[in-house]
Amino acid sequence: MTASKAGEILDIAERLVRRNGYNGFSFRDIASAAGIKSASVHYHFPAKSDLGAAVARRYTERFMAALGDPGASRDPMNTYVAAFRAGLTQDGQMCLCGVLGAENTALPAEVAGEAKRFCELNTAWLERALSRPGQLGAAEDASLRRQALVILSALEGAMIVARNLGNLTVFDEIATGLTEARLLEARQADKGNPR
Amino acid sequence: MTASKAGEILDIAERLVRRNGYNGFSFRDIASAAGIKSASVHYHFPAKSDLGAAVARRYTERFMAALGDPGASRDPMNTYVAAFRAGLTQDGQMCLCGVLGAENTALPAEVAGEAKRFCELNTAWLERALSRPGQLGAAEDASLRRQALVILSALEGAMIVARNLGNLTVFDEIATGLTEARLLEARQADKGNPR
DNA sequence: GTCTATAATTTGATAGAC
DNA sequence: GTCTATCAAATTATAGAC
Repeated sequence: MTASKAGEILDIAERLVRRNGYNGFSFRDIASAAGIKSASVHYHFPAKSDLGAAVARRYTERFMAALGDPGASRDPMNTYVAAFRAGLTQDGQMCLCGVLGAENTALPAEVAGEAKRFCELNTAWLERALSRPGQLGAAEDASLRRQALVILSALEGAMIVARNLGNLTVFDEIATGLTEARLLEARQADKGNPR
Repeated sequence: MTASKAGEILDIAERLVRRNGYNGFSFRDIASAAGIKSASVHYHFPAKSDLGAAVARRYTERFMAALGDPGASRDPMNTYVAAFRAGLTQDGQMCLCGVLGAENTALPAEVAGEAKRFCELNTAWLERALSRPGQLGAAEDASLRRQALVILSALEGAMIVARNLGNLTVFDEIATGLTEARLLEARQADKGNPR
């Protein structure tokens, strides 16, 4: 399954961005890791913004594909937390779009646009996962959206705090804390419904 | 009033780091904003890591001073959220130590150490704020620490998500979501020892 | 404290040979 | 597709005059 050279470049770039940020890697970093010269990297991705946007787009698509359909799983939140946890505990990598959010005002517009799309897709997925089947009316609940935003934010922030503390197990403590706060549960119908 | 030149440099550097990241500013950026030359910036802060560490240290001290004693306020959580909210809504600025966490693996050790200290002080402050007066035993509660970590993470992540979405009011939605989840409340004694 | 001048390196990017 | 060669600009940092 030998990846194409362009795919290899995307792999290397993604790792570097997730560890050091968009401004924390150079074409020469990538070239040396890929065993080619920086001019060859420009052949595949003419400008750095092209590479950055391509990395972010591929990341988002892979991430959403790993999540799957929130209605198809019985415990979608477990899947969700695991998706964020994966990169962090392997190699200390942030969520790519978390890094980009931190650097937001320094990003080319194309790159920032991909990070925005990631957040939109994630909150939409979470809202669907949190609304119980047969309660489609709940999708209009503003507090459902807030719950989705809290979960996304807490997981993004969990990586930041864990990396700052130099202790990646902090991520798991935070996931446990979210469970304790009953944030990772689907919502009960609470509109005028007595229990 | 008139800050010293070193203080002015710290102000400018802090703003740039919080908007663009540690790797997103240069000595010349600072020099031009301060109306001096980059060599003069080096007079005050010999290396970039010195400047970065000084910015982070001052930020942490100012932040903790603004929080005050968590036991002295009747609603410390309001104070806490407001402290994070302040910079974001003015100028789209991240928490400084949130930015540094995202760039963690690219930071000089001195800078990363300051970001770590910020997280340690914040979780300790939150644990005190969350433990009800007269319940000192609660400080040993592991779930109290988890609650503190969730709050810190959610607020750090809230800035990232808000910036990515290009809508800073998202931060307030998330703060409301934390309140709804009863995370911003002091904890009830829930260990079966009624002493 | 601030300047000019400059060193030494890195960066994003292009031209053209193979 | 990859290379050599190169560019123009930017970067961190230092030396020494005022």
